[in-house]
Amino acid sequence: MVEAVEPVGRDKRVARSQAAVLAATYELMLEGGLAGVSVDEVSRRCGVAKTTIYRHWPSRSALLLDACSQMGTAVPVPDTGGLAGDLHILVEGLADQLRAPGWPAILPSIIDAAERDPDLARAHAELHRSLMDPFLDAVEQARRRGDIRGDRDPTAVVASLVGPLFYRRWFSREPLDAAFVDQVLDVALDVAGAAARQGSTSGGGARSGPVR
Amino acid sequence: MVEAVEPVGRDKRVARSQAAVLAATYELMLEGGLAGVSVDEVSRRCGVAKTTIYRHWPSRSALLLDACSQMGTAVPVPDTGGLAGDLHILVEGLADQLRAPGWPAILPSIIDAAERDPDLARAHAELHRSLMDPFLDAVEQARRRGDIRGDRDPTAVVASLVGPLFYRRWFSREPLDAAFVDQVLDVALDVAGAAARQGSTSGGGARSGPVR
DNA sequence: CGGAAAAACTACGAAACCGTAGCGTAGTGT
DNA sequence: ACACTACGCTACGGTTTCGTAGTTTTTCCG
Repeated sequence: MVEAVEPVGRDKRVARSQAAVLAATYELMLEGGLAGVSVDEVSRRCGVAKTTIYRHWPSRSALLLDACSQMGTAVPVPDTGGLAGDLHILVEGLADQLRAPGWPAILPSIIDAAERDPDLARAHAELHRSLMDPFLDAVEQARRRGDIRGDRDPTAVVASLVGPLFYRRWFSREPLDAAFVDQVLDVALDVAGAAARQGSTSGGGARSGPVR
Repeated sequence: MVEAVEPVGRDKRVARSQAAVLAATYELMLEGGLAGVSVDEVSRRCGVAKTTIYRHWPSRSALLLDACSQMGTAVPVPDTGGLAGDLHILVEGLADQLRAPGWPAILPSIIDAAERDPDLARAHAELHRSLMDPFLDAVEQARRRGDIRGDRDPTAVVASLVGPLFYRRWFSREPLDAAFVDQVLDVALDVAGAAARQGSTSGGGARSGPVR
């Protein structure tokens, strides 16, 4: 939206203002969700005048949309050579994110809003893509290698991986401990197709030990 | 909260008012989530004076809390005699609920609010219990029968069942079609423990047919 | 039918919010 | 050095909201 790239000799002031505003907006989203963000409070908190905010964003909605769009964290796609290793890294990373404060406090708000606002729905779709693409890539790559049953829908495999984690964090609110993550991984690998497993079906948490 | 039981000769008027208010509140929650409910609008919509609303609920929060607490739908626990049959019925029922309008539009809002408001967190916990208890019952019953591996945590099994459904509905927003539901069921039964399966590991969707 | 309880109505006060306008000031790029 | 632009500040208008008070009207119960 804001072309930050390009050495067009952009004014430093706008960059500083925009950064400060976005930071404060993010901070307020952490505390109160999307509904907890008011332009007045953003202005108050970051020291940027309200008029300046409206100079850069046409409306409060646009500001929120912009802030949400910048939440995508580029997750590096691992490549351990095997599906199990890749997924282990990805799932552990996701679990860490879910245990930390941060977007666990924001995502529900975005999802709620996306249920009604089409613009936010688009933003959520992109955010979701950026979060889940690594998983999908790993699964599809394994599928091409033949490590996964061909009749499994890759998106469904991903769902069986991350769904339980999300459920655990937001719906059941039970602890997201290592045993749970291990079990999810174990299950998903079973699902995926058994071709890649080496007799791990019997020992549930056994795999988690060495990998750590 | 409101003791509706008791033949204390309750006044009809209060019953009518409370019912109308709660209905309008629910309706507004459907349209705009928790944030979309204002006492003024509730009053406007159901024809009950605002002062009357405040006579029955001390604050807007209390009204929302009450409305949320009454969302629990008593799901009958099926008993087909087998884990597969029970789960099939339960999961299909859940998928139907997720496809319909109704609490798919409200739950994200509750979850978002529960992230910050302890009272709503409690309400959400109870709501969650009422929704998930049938699943947990089915799984634990199967476990007692020995149809499930003993080293599986029942709550994790439930998570592997319903997590993907929730994920699909709210996070990925991909269609919640029959094939997906079948695959989830298939997976979860594998997870649960293999004791109950009869060589179905090879045939993915095959199981869903006979069970019906 | 009559007393009592509940509800409706009107009005209010205080706060928060969005978005805009005008004007003086300070910083930037050339 | 200078013109330009962004910024801060103050102030406003309009709307929405929460919650309360006082008064009158309707409705129920015995």
